[in-house]
Amino acid sequence: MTGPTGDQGRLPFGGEAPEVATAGEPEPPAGRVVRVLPDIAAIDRTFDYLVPEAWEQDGRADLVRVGSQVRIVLAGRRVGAWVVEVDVEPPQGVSLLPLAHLGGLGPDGDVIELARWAAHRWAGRTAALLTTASSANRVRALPAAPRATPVPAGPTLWAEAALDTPRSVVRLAPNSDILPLVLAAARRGDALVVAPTHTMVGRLAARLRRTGLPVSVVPRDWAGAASGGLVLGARAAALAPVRDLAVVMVIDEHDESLREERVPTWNARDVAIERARRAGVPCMLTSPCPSLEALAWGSEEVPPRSRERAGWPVLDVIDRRDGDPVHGGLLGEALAPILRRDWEEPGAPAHLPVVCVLNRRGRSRLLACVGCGELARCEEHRVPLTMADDDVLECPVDGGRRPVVCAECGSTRFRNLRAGVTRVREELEALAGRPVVEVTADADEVADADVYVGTEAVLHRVDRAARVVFLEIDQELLAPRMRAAEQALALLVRAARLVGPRSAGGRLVVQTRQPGHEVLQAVLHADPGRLAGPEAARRQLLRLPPYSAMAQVSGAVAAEFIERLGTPEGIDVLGPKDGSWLVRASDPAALADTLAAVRRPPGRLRIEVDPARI
DNA sequence: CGGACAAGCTGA
DNA sequence: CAGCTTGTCCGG
Repeated sequence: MTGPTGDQGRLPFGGEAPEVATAGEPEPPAGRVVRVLPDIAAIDRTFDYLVPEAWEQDGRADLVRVGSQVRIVLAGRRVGAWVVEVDVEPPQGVSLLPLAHLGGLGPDGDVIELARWAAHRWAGRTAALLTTASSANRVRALPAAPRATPVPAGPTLWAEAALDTPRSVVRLAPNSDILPLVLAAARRGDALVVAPTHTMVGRLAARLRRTGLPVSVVPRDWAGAASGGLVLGARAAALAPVRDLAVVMVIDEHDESLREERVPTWNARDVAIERARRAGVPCMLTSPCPSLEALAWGSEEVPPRSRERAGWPVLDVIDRRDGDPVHGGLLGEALAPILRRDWEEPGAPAHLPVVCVLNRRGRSRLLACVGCGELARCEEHRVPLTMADDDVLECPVDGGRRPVVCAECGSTRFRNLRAGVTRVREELEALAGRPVVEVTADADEVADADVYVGTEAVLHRVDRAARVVFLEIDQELLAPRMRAAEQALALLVRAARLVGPRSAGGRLVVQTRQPGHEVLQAVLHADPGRLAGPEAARRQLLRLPPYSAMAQVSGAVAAEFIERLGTPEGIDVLGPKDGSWLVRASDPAALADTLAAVRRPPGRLRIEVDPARI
């Protein structure tokens, strides 16, 4: 289908005479030309198409805007695409095809630019991010803008003033209410609020709606978000439309759910930060335990000591080095009164369960000294040592070996600390004298019980608890991962919300052989700074993120990619380890530029920027 | 991604 | 040398 030519005053060819067509070819049709990005893996470039003449007649052409979703014929196939530029001057010498089908409206130019930035930052395709930024349903017209609604006045929060500073990190104890701060943000105009989980988004949305505020939850209400008011959602909200962005807020910025697991492994916190920067509006991150990334980015606002303390539960530490280290299984006698609910006062208000967490993540085994109960660990790398075949202790980080001797007491006998969840459930039942229900991540329904046991997934399956008991927190504290300590603290924060603040009797229980560990001290004193300080110093010393930026390169052609990468100035390549390499640069931008400069070899290649487990 | 086409391999 | 496989290139 070719439209008539020369029937419009202006030609979209920059004044070029239409006689550019080669001899024998029809002259190029004059019509609007748009630039589109196809939604096809492995094609990360744009193509130009004509807006069909018929669309100009029936009004469809009005919907061909930046961001609109269309279908195009590309290499003989009909594929989806986004309009990324309108009224472009096409290259000469190519004959343009018309757009094949009109979908609906999509992300605006600013969000498309943001998606491009994110694709570069995390070394992935723009289309992957545009999918996230687009509406799931076809949007042909936006609803009317919501009426201006006065935001209900709330109590003035100590942190509210931080909303007027460009980059704030607000530390809020686990059981603090976020609502007043969100309302304060809404008072400043159209606010974008990103939260880590759909559960939290749903609860917050319901409470906000009760105040009469116009709230759009994305991606469900994409069109509503575009028409104005507060926009709220999980990870994808960072790329959602907002009519007149006034402020950006990320709740629980430390939460790893904000990070996409598939490549590109973009983080909604970092996208939200960039979005606010581009729009020139304030950005606030909140968290009970701010990440080092957040602390390196903005200025931390710390609540008054007494207020922060009030929002954390009490932490009971059961020191497993005490008692009988030889025969002591996973469950110490000290657990008995908790499991039997002996603490429960007669006529206690709510009959909430006791939740036991047994962390089975990672396969690392812990070795405990039979003499003093101390764990065998590498002082240098802060990881548990493993027993090599030839009866020596080995550090999993650098392979360094040492004799089987306890650093504390000189004993040469160690015991393996490991137990399956099933066996532990039986032991718990015996100790509790009542049924204990095992909870797994994929169980359909959780039966009612007084005591539950499961992996950390149990913390997502149970809403409230009288006690949360970490049977084996050392597994988490000493995991050979860069972020192990931060992740352990995040786990304790989650548990803290299940049991509530100390004023409501909230208590956490941990069994540990390292009662002095910074993570436990942080919870004990309700002061996450006790971990963040030393952890920042360690990371800086080792040039680990956020004091550098890393990408993990793996897959069949990883070696080829690394070879092509070479060793540019300021770039370190570490590895290979288990078939994957780490590329390190001074900061994310330098890393992204370096990775983008390498032509990718054909074949399977996975580039994980900001890898989760290193 | 998937089609087009070129270069390389095989068998009568 | 036809007929097939494998690899590389490119799409408006």
